[in-house]
Amino acid sequence: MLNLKNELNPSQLEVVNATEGPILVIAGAGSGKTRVIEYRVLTLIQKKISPQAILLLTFTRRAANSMLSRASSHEPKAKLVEGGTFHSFAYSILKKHSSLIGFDTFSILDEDDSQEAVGLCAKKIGVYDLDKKFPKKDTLKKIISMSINKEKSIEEVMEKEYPGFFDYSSLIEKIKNDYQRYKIEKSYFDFDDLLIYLKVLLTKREDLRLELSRKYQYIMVDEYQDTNKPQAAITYLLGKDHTNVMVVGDDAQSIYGFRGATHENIMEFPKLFPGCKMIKLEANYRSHQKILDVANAVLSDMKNKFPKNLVCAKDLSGEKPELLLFRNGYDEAEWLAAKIRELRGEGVLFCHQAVLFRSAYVSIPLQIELEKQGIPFEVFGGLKFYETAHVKDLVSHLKVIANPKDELAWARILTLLDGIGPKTAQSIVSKITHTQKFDARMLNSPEGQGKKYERSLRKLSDALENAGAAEKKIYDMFALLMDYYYPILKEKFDDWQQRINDLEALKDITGKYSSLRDFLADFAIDPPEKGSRKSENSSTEEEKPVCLSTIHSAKGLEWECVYLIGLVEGVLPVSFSLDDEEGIEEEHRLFYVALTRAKKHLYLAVHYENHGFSYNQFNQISRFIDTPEVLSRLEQKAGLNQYEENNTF
DNA sequence: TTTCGACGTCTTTTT
DNA sequence: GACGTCGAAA
Repeated sequence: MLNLKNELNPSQLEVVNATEGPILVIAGAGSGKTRVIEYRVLTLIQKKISPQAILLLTFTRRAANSMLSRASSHEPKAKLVEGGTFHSFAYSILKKHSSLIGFDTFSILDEDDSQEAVGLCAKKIGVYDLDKKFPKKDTLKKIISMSINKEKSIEEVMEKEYPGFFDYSSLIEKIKNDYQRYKIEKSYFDFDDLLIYLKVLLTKREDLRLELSRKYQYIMVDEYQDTNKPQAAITYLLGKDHTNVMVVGDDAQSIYGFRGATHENIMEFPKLFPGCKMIKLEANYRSHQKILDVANAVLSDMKNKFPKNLVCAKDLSGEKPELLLFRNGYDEAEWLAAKIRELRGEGVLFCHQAVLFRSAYVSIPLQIELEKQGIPFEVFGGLKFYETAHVKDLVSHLKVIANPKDELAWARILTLLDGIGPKTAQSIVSKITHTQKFDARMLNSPEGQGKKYERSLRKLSDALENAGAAEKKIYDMFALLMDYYYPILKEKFDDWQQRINDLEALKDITGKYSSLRDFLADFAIDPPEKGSRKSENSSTEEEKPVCLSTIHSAKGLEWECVYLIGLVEGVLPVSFSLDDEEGIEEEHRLFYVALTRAKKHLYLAVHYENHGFSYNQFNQISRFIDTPEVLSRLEQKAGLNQYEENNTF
């Protein structure tokens, strides 16, 4: 039996024990937030609350996973607690009740697909014929998404985020509406739709809302500062009857503004749930005071914050964090590799060391160096393997089998064939989608008799028919399609060898699924984390690898030793945030998040020579470091090659 | 209508 | 430095 009083400090205990009624927890970095959630779940279970009546929601998959697994480590019953990301929760509800909003079934569009679809709508109304400068599909999708997630009109979004494009507002508004119609027509849901449809369902169908509200008696939302308006609305609709809602967040760690997240949600929570308790967790259990001093110095430079000061709870002593100056990224990588080994020699396991960066590309020299030295590493963030062309190619074949009306998938697999471009694909697609039931022979009949692609079309139709035959395991379907796709892959990519491995890995994952639809939905909402790129040598040594991660993906995690790289103007803060004060503030918070991941060792690395492509520009040290308050709390050292004093930093 | 090469743009974070 | 887009040739 666990003794809470020994495990928790008074404020933590207060949170854990306040199981009834609304609570807002402001939890500073490293303040034992996950631990509190964990114990709160246990406490509820001890009070004989059914674990299925507890709902844990969060914004990112990684946070969701760690939350659920930590809770179940003490008490097996906690495994039955429901939860996940808002998106996956929404999907599970919508899947059950799709008919209530007028759909039999639906397919989920990932970000790429949605952009494609938006692009299609934009092209249809001919915006690019008149004006080449019209925003491109990815920008359009971003604008539309922002308007939905912030619940603001296109005009408002344009004014704020893209003043240069303001005059296009009404056209974009039209594209937004067309896109909406297009999705309905094709039974497509994009990520935003999952939230919106759930919200609509909860608003319009009081019976369902009551049912869910009664089912989920206790609701907890983690990383509340990263939720957007629809997510806040969902939380409210589910919780307003019993008001047993706890949200946990830290306004200083809000780093998803670009997705429409707003820390206003934290400020507004007490208004939505009057009488809510507000509890601050400030004691830090993660880092020693010298690291916290730097974090506090960074924090004090930030505006619009709940005042906060991290205080080290345990009596930990440690070294001042070091600021290291290097000539270029290669020197830096070399030093890092050596240091990682050195610490490993002192007993800090590889998996307790992490290198964090703003953007994935700054880690490439390091990846090369680690590879060369045979240090195992794993990369998080950046281009995911499930977003790579070959994986999407193959999955698209599965998609058309699951849903023959999926014209985006059709277009993708048809244009893979020699001699078929967008136009031909479109004409074939429209033939196919007019029939309800899919018949692979459709591909053979059209006007394209005798065309050079006739043979490849036949091959495709055979492969699909074969794979799609009734009662096949997904694993076997996948294997058949791989056979079909293999020659195309070899033709299309130079590095097909590596890509085959990805597909093999994915094939293994499909073994776990019995329903194709579930596999595809999971693939979009909850894609396999496994495929994150591992270095070749990770298999030889059995030791768990060093973590290379974007700061965004590192949120909520901690390591003994953290190296931050790319701390220069243009990378952190990233160049395109510079003309917007809020953008810079978000970068500032990002830096704060990065610093507070470290427990014992913290190294900040800066290199002087620019990454090459803008000519002869030299890096400037990040403005977030270059203040007397921050610098005075760092130990400055030259890195490799005796980097001299007379630098321009 | 497709494909390939030149040119210009942007460089990001996640569901 | 890579990627996407546009224009011209096949």
